[in-house]
Amino acid sequence: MLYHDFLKYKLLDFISSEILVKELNEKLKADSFNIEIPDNKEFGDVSTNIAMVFSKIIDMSPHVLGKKITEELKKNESIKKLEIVGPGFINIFFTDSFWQSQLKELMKKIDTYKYKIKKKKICIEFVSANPTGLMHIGHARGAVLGDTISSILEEVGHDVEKEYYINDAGEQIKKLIKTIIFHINNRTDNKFEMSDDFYPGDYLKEVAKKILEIHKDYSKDENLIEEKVLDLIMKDIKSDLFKIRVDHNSFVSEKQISVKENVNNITKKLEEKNLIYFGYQDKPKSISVEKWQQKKQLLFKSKKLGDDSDRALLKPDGQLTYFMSDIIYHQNKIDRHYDTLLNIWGIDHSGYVKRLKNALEELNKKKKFNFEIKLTSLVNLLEGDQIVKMSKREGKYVTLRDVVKIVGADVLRFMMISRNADKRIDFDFEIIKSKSKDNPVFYVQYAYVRCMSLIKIYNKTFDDDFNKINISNSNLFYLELDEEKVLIKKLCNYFNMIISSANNYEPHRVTNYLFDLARDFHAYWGLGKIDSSKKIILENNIDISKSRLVLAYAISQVIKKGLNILKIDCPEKM
RNA sequence: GGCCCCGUAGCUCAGCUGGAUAGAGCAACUGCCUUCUAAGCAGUAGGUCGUACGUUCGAAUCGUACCGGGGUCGCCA
Repeated sequence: MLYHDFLKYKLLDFISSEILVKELNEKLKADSFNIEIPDNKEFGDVSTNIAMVFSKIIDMSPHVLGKKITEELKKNESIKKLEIVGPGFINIFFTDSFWQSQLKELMKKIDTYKYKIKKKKICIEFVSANPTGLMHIGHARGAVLGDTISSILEEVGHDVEKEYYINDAGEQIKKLIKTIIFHINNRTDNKFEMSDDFYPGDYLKEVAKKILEIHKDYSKDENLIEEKVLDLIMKDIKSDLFKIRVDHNSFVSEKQISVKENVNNITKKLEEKNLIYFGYQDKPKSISVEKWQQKKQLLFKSKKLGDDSDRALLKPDGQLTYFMSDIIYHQNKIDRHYDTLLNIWGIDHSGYVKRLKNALEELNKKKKFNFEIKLTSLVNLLEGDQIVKMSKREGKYVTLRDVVKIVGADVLRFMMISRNADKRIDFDFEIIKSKSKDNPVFYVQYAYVRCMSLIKIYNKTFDDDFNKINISNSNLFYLELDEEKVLIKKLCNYFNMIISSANNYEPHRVTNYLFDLARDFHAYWGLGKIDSSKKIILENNIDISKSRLVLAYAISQVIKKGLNILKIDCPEKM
């Protein structure tokens, strides 16, 4: 067993059997205390706050409780020293041979490790860009984040549906088709007056051209044109997503779902709960009195539930608002019986979170469902110090496909997830175009490549085949440097890191971990330059070389596994 | 004005869900390429964690108020 599972099991067992904390439920027991690797090695290999946490509950001083716990742990021969210090931390020092065996344990489990989770059926919705044009760079963040979160959730064992909601109904589609038809009828006209009635940009001209080429016969039938246009644009979007390795396995069409039957259904349910009425909305602060026109429409009593204002469900002409169509879509998801609904939205949609949650809670009082919305901050595209201004309305934006062409999927993916979603990302074109060595992706990949080259050198030096070595039988006795222990501990923490990344929907924990691991490995490698006895491959000592190479190999395998989860390439050579 | 997000080293960010002496990467300065690939390593310097109260054994982390930055506020998406 890896140290974390081993200690958790041991400590929980002791707490519940010896000290009898019966009133605590399992979850509280398991989640309430930490087992961590302190940065300061004086605080032990591993440290836990269990005595302080439980002392409150069972009314015993942390030191007295700590004493009882350490008495129990002392029985284990892998532990060479135990201390209760400060306000009641228990610091645990393991023997070197324990950590050596942990490394073997890790290699044994690396592909078969079973995460201790309650398996959930999760629907994660992301991208859902409108099919009215190409995706721009701003879409990339949600796309990569959603895809990576899915990948991590799948890794720990959840059942994940990756869904794309196609907004193929409503005003913007009418405008799109109007634009296409305009282009079809004005093929020779290169000048295109900007107008709010049309979508600007050359892309839609291209689409119109293709429609004419391929579907000449349909060019007068608007419904058919609409069908073909949406088809074409979605194909482009999917192909762009494919290029950054984002693959949804479910596409839901707004048009198909926003049918009368569903609208009536929702309306009826809300009416039964006395949550809707025909009336007038409050004037929003941002609208001037002169511009404000009151119109009667169907409203949701959002104010009653803590919102600023009641919200429109239907437009005055009876068409669905975005809010209504969203309620229908999410109700559809709830009816598909997921344990968790997770949405990745841009931060500019933050105002809609409250009203949608309110509506769904009211509609599903008796049902258990977990609905979470992860908001992503903006991506600023910089050219030197200048922010590249983008405006979809003016048709001025940097497309995703152009950026991928320049930087590649690896760099793009890593950049987009390497910081917390709530932080803004400055995507500096100048740096990225130059494929700078400052790039953290290369740094991590290079650590892997170095490990691979070590294997080659080992094989050549000792005329041996490392791949045929049985690691679980090999002697790791020589792994005794502090730097080696630090690396082993970090490796053994890999699964905990993945779990915390999954539980929090935070892929940046994985990129940070990989970067740290790579840094520690490069430092380990560097030791050999200062002190040649610390080289990983020592020509005159096959045993030490073999031990150290097992460690390097383990590092390479963890890096590879991590990068695979992130869908970032792990080249053998660079 | 309401609501949401953010304030941690000069810059960009971590900080394992409340733990011990707050950490990285850039940038700056000093060393290391007849070397297990320098796409790398070692070292130096840099902090009242926006401010003030509060909660408790213990706060960058939780609460309240304020300050600063951003987002958003019709039937757009």
